[in-house]
Amino acid sequence: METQDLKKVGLKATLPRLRILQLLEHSQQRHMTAEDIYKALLETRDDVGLATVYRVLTQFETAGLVVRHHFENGLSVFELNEGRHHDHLLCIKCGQVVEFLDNVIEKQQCTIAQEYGFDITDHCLYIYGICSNCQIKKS
Amino acid sequence: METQDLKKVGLKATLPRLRILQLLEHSQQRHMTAEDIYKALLETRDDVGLATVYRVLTQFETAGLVVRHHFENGLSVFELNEGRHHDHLLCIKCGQVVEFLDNVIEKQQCTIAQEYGFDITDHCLYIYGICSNCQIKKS
DNA sequence: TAATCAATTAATAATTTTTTTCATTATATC
DNA sequence: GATATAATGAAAAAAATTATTAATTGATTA
Ligand SMILES: [Mn+2]
Ligand SMILES: [Mn+2]
Ligand SMILES: [Zn+2]
Ligand SMILES: [Zn+2]
Repeated sequence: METQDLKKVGLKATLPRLRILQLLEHSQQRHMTAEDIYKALLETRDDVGLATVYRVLTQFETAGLVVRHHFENGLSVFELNEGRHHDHLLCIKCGQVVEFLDNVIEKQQCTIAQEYGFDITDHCLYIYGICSNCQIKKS
Repeated sequence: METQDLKKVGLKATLPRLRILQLLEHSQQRHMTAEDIYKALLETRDDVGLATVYRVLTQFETAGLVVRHHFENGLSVFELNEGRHHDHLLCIKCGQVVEFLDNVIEKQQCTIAQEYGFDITDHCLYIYGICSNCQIKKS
């Protein structure tokens, strides 16, 4: 249960934390801003203060439960960390997000880091474009 | 001259715009926030209001004179667009930024976009790590 | 060169996003 | 269940960015 997930990383299993974690696990959208999460929880009976949403998301990030991104608009976007690193393809028209993992790219990044003497800790690749659906609709 | 660069893209050659463009061209740091630019210009006689810095940078971005990034802290970072696309390696200790261009990665991105039916418009790859200098210093 | 006039600026206010503070409340342990 | 402590919500504050507006500037024209 989510209670265990929280305890495992040293966080008390409070209602707000459980709600947020459950939302991240079950929401339609996988990538959400703090505001998105706040609004989604407002719909429920046990809504959570916005400050708490921010606080909890940062804690979750530190604990490795979520990953934070900055897509092109610059705001923080969070997604559940399910231990499977991946990169993102984003449609600039409709906002669709596609996740992918590509071995050629993953390997090449290590090669590049090595080449410049860097000890690589992390990376993110965002590919922006227009999805097939949005290509059809004439602008 | 910078005056021409501005006129070429349909912008009046005003003093603030010239100062900002010149700074981006000649500053030590290649990647700067609006605040960085604002502070750097405060040192000079012809300083520029912060709101103007933001406004001008956005105009420059639209005009293709600069490129905007969001490194991991999420704030907007700008660099002169010299028409040579590249990606970034960033040291999380000292903030050093290394620019690189890798053909394997560039090609593979097109392949991936194609695979998912996306018409690719742009991309950015940020590799985070610890630079060789920072590896030496014991933490 | 001076007059004109739209475009631009500085200053300020306003917004937006995120963080902090602190009195109150909930959780884990006994 | 009582207790100690950690977490929350509400409000304020901070940080980042954008909008408003009166005054100034730059480009054009006389
Ligand atoms: Mn994802
Ligand atoms: Mn660069
Ligand atoms: Zn789309
Ligand atoms: Zn370094």
